[in-house]
Amino acid sequence: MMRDTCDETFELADFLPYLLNQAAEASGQEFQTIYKGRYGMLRTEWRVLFHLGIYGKMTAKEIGERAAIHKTKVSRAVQKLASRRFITRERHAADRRFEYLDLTTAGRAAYRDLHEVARQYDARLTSQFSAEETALLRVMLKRLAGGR
Amino acid sequence: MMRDTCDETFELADFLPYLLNQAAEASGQEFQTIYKGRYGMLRTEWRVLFHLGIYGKMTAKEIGERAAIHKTKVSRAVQKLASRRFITRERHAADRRFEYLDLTTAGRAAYRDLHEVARQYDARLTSQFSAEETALLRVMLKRLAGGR
DNA sequence: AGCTAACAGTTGAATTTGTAACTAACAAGG
DNA sequence: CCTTGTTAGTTACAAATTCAACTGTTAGCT
Repeated sequence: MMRDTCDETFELADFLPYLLNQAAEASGQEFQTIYKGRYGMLRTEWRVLFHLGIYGKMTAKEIGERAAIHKTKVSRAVQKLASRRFITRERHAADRRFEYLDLTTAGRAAYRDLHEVARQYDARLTSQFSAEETALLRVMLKRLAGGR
Repeated sequence: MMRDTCDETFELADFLPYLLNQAAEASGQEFQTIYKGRYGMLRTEWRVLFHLGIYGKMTAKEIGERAAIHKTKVSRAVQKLASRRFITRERHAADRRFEYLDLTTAGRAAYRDLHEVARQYDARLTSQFSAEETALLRVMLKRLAGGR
């Protein structure tokens, strides 16, 4: 008699959301220690930094939409980054609801540093796969990430 | 002149840890609303439930090791599951430091329900890819998840 | 102009998580 | 026995996250 506690047909480790989470946690760990150790940043903070570094000046709302981060999280990350002089905040003259964010010189330096670390780290992660495999992985992950 | 704010060679959306995180968040969202809505469970709680449901009776430490969850998180999940009569806790007679956890009838029912939901959800997620693609994705994710 | 609704962003209280110190139980050497 | 060290699990406190309500600003309608 089969007990369902011995069910082998659906392993937890095959459940895609679980597997994705494990892979995300594991792969993010090492990078986290770097941005945390060097700049005392939280995850949302380096994300905001990268958004500004890669795409240039934009509002908090835009960052939140692109990265699917809740606005309160963005707001607090922006406050911390601004208080540490990594970013500037500038009210839009025509519509004062908008606040445009941009990197300071220090912010740009931090971004460049972390960007290089990220690039190398990414290269090391993907080096264990073939170029085709990596490309397919990225496509599939983007698809799973959906509208984000 | 190229500003690095216009750097197209390393998109944020190509950084594997970021991409993995986005995919994990997006894919976990829908399942979360189910276990949260039906049973008021948190992520760690359904994971503990699934570990016991799939692999059978085991200790909190074992669960933590298998799923790479910190022991305090497991401890609190176990307390909540036990208080809601989803699991039983039984001290090991020979070594009273160990506490063996197992599902109650209600726990097993919840597990079976969520298990079925998970299976269907997983099937829907993977249905957008070919069988070969899905298999490769799982292999790669397991590799990225590392020892976990 | 004046009213209402929508929007960008912030704040405060309640939940949840992380860190470190803790209890209780056992093991091994003296 | 009686230290000393280790292990399983808990708890206390600080940090981070979530949710809801909030401010200040603009747009649209009348």
